[in-house]
Amino acid sequence: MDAFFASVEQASKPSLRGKAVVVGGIGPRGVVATASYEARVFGVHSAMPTAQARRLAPNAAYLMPRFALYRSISDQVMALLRELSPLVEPLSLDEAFVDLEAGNTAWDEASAREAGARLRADIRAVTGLTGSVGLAASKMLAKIASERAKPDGLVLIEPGTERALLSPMPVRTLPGVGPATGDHLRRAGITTVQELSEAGEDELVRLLGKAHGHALYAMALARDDRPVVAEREAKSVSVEDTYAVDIHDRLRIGLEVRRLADRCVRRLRGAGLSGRTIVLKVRRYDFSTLTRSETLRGPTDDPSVIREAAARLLDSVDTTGGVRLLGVGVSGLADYTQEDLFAQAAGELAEETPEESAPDFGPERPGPAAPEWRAGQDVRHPEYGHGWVQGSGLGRVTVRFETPLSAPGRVRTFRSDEAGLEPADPLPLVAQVEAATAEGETDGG
DNA sequence: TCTGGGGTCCTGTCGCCA
DNA sequence: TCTGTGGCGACAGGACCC
Repeated sequence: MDAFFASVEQASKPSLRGKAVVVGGIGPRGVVATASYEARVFGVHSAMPTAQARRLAPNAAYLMPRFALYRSISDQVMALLRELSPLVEPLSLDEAFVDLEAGNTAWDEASAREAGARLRADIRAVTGLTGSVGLAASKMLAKIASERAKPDGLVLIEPGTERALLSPMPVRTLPGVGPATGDHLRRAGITTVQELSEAGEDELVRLLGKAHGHALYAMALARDDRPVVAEREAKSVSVEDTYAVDIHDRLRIGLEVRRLADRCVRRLRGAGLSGRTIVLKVRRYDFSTLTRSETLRGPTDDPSVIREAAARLLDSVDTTGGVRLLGVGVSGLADYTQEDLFAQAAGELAEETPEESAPDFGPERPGPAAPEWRAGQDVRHPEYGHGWVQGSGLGRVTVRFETPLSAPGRVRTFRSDEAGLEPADPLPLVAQVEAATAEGETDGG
C-alpha cells in the first residue's frame, strides 16, 4: 500500500486530501511512521523525529496512528490477496508476498500482469486506497519491483534481466543492508551491487560474517530461493514505552516495569501464549540500551511470576542518570504453561488476583478530570455530526466536521469538556453499496 | 535535531557437560 | 585423574525491517 497510514487518514478526512500529512508519535520524542507524498516533498520521511519533521513541514497535519482502523483495512486487502493464492506472507499491515504459481493465478508474464492489474483495481474498489504491485521471480526482486512501482503502479521484472537491473543499484537497495552494513561496505570500497558481486563470496563473509556474507553474495547475483511462507508463529511478545521526560526515581521505574509486565501478560494471554524467558529492556538517558533476561524452568503467563522476574532483572541495572525507555518482553513461547501442569496434577487452579482483572491498565493518567483529545481522533457532536480532532490544548479542542464521503468540512473550537462531544468509531472509507458491487465484479478488471 | 514500537535474526562469550 | 574438545543453552548486544 502506498504511504498506507497517511493515505487512510486522507481518505477518511476530505480536508487533508492533496495536503501534507504526517502520522506518527506527536509527543516530544515521537518519530514519523508514515508521511504522505505531499509531505515527502519537504524531506519528511519515516523514522525521522517528529520535531524535525515539524521544522521541515510546519503546515502539515500531524496525526496519531489509529492502528485498529489500519488493521481492519489491512484485513480487507489480505483477504483479496488470499483469493489469488493460499500462499500469502504478510510482512506488515501494508505489505505481503503472494506466490501466484501456488495459487494457479499466473504462470507467465501476461497472466501475472493481468492478475496484478486486477488486484490493484480490487484494492481500490474495496478500500478506496491505492496499492502498488511488484512482480518477479523471487521475493527480493518482487520487493524491489514494488518499491519502483510506488506510488500507484505496477512493475514486472522480466526473467533474464535481473542482474543487469541490479548491478548499478546502490547496495542499500538489497534487503538486509542497512546503515551499518552500508557503511561497512563503503569503507571497503563497495557501493554498488555490481561491486558486491565482484568482491566475491569469501571477501563478503570475511567482512560481514557467515550468514550475512553468504546471503548478500547470493542476492547480488539475483539468487533468492526463499519460499513464500504463509503462517509464521510469533517468537516473542514485548511492550515498551518511551517517556516524554527521563525517569530518575527508582520507585517510579519499578512501578513502570510492573505496569509493562502486566501489559505484556495481557498481550501474551490475548494470543493464548506463555513464555519461558523474561526480558527487561532499559534505554538510558544517553540512549545506550541494555537488556537483561532470565529463563524460567517452564513457560508461564502468570502476571506475578513475570512481574517478579522483571523486578529481579531491574535490580541488576544501574539507572543513575535516568531512563528514557523501559520494556518488558517474553520469548521462548509455548501454548501451555508450567502452572497448567502443576494445576493438572494438583487438581486446583489459582485464581487471578483482583488487580489483574481490573480493566484499566491504559496509559497512566492523573485522575479522570477532562477528557483527553488526540489529534486525528474521530468524534461526534449532537449538533454538528461526525468529525475529527484537529488539535487540542489549553482546555480547548478544535474539531473539523466532515466524513470520508462528505466535502471538506468546517472547523469549530470547543472547551475540552464540551457537553455532547464524544469519541466515535471511524466511518467506512468507501460507500457500502459501492464496495459490495465492486466485490461482485472482480473479473471486470 | 535528537532519535517509536514491535518484531526477527545473527554473533560472540561463557559455563556446563559428556 | 587430567586435559582437550565440541555441543549446547543462556545471555547480551547489534543490525535490520516496517
